[in-house]
Amino acid sequence: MNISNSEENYLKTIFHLQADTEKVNTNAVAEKLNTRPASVTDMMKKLSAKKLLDYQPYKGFSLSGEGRKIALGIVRRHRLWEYFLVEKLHLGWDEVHEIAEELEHVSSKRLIDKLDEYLGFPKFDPHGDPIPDSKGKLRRSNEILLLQLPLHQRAEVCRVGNQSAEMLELLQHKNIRIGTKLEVKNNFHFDGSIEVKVKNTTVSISEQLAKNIFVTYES
Amino acid sequence: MNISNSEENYLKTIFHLQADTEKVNTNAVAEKLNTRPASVTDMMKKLSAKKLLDYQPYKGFSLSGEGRKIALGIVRRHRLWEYFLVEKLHLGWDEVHEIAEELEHVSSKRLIDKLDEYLGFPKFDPHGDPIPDSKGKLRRSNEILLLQLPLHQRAEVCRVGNQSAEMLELLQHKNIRIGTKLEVKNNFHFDGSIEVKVKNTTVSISEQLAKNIFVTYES
DNA sequence: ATTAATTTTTAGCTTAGTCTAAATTTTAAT
DNA sequence: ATTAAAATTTAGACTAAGCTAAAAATTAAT
Ligand SMILES: [Mn+2]
Ligand SMILES: [Mn+2]
Ligand SMILES: [Mn+2]
Ligand SMILES: [Mn+2]
Repeated sequence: MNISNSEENYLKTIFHLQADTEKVNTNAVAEKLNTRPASVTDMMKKLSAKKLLDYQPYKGFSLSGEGRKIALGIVRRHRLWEYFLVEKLHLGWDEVHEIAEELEHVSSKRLIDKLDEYLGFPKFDPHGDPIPDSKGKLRRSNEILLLQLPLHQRAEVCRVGNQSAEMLELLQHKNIRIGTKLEVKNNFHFDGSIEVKVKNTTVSISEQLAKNIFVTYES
Repeated sequence: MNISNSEENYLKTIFHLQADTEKVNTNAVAEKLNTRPASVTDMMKKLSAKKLLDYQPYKGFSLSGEGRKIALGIVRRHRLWEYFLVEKLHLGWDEVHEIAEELEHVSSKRLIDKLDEYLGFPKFDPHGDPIPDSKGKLRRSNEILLLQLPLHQRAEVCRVGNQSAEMLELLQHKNIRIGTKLEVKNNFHFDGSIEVKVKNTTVSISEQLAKNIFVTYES
């Protein structure tokens, strides 16, 4: 079956939206893809006819098994390319998403598996998102928001929920990146901000920022 | 100005055909791109309207300065990716063209310049074709066909005119690759075949093969 | 339970890129 | 110089992907 770039973008978007809600609705997809709801409905019919989607008019839709498999392939390509762009070409974390958005549609399986091998089978992309393996398997880690990390619990930054240049800049300034170990020392009710210990220094983090940092910890 | 993948493919094809003849004709383009002459005419009108092409109905067409500049950009991307695929990912010379045919349309200038740097600013792609530099400058070497190399003139293989798996296999079998030094020892009128010395062995090369190998030599 | 607001779908248009068949122009051959 | 063949363009149609505006269905509010 042949799948166009546009169809791939829809599948991937639905896949991502399904992380939040099992059933996805028209407006949400239109919003993400910067298209109109009417265009989404058209495409849903097409994907549904191809059996990549379970769709009942007015009731929302979700990926079929096959649709999910294809979406995982696209996500794999996207994240592998992002890893390549950051680790090998030294592009900034904030500029790789856009480029990967195009590269992800180059679909040679052999290319991607060779790339994976060349990169040393990375498990996470530069933003901490897991990279599906060659068989489409995706590890889900038991992460929580830094905002919800208990006081004095040592943890490690594993993912960011936002990849704007602004956030990258702020994190770099505070010396925080994926893998950084930290511990919450204080949290303030007034503005929701927290103080965390990183290495030997203490930095202040706004609620807004702490909502975009995910961490993991043992036990 | 925005240029679609399809338009890029046409521009690149015309660029390549112009290596042979200044003015390119409709059927030649249709043949190369596996489309119909009528489709070519349509596209020529569009490219002409965009001033990327000099076009007079029934008279053929050639790239404008701007068109040539864009075509060189595409060729640059194509050949850099081919180099990457062979040198870094270790794909075979015969399988990279198809993949590069897609990658060449990812047009981020920053991506390509970073890739170029990462690869060490290579001057030639895996088939010996020159890679335009960041400014679109293209070196042309003074190469000749192996078939026309004078007897006993030491020379170096610099390019192949065909990149099929079959030819790759044959060349590998005869231990010949880009950069191989050789010298013609005999040529036979009966079938046009020649004998060349490579390292310390003598190998026989058919006329058909010798027409697809280009060499350079000093003075 | 009606009515109002929101969401989704349908209907009808548009553009890019392709095609086939027919008309036209150019080139080649008598 | 005519005629025949080949190349090119035009005309008209199709598909994919999008849009706007209107209709229909669902959900929320009185
Ligand atoms: Mn994309
Ligand atoms: Mn990412
Ligand atoms: Mn191409
Ligand atoms: Mn090449």
